[in-house]
Amino acid sequence: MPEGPIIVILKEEVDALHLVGKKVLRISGTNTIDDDRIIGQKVLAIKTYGKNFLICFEYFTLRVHLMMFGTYAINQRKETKLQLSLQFEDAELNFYTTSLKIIDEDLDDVYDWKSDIMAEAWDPKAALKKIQAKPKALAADVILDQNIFTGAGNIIKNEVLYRVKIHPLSRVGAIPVEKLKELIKEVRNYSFDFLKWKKAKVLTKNFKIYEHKPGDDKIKGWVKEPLGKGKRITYYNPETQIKYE
DNA sequence: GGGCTTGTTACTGT
DNA sequence: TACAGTAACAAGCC
Repeated sequence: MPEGPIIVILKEEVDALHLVGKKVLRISGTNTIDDDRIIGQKVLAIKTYGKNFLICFEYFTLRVHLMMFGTYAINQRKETKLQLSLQFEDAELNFYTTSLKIIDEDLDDVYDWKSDIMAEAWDPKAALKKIQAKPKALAADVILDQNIFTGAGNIIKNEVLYRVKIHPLSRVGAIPVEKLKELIKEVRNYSFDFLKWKKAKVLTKNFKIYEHKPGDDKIKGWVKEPLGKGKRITYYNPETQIKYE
């Protein structure tokens, strides 16, 4: 269930519980993290970094990553195997199928907030620099690169490339700088559309190319292919998306 | 029931 | 040694 905007929604829901200053009273679940370190700790802040959900305590941070199939439930439980339950005096946070990690370092030393597509600190100039440093990379791979666009995922990749009319197999070094800037801007723009639409439960309705299906012939000549490093499914329209190479 | 998928990491081999 | 490529892992939907 991830991609940056969804983690922002998770944070908003957790913020509504006003956990800052509250202590973790109990922990349960199948996780292998050290319960004793967390029990009794006071929450200092709730943050997000791309697809990472962060619960900050005094001496460390608990990082929750939902990976591909992770889910959560607030003040209720699901049928499936409970991985981590953090219980507070009057609230409960439950996570399923996540990747958990304790971060001992200062977050500012570990994360570059400027690369988080959802963050206030987002800096398009930094993204441009990083892209220009790897001219041979493909447009499809660059958007998924978490060091450049922290929080972008496969949906964002497909929709953004379609919007800016760039072929996924374009070499970024061949894309004119102004066009690259447009791409970078649109990653941010679309992510906020994603956030808005997800909240209104109309995200999938607004997919322009992602999950395009046969018979759904609004886009003539569209294709679906596994492309790029991770061979992630890519939907695109070779007739309108220009291949820079 | 097999084949997919909003993701990442640890291996492998060149 | 660095890198690209692959396997592995997870759960739920069709």
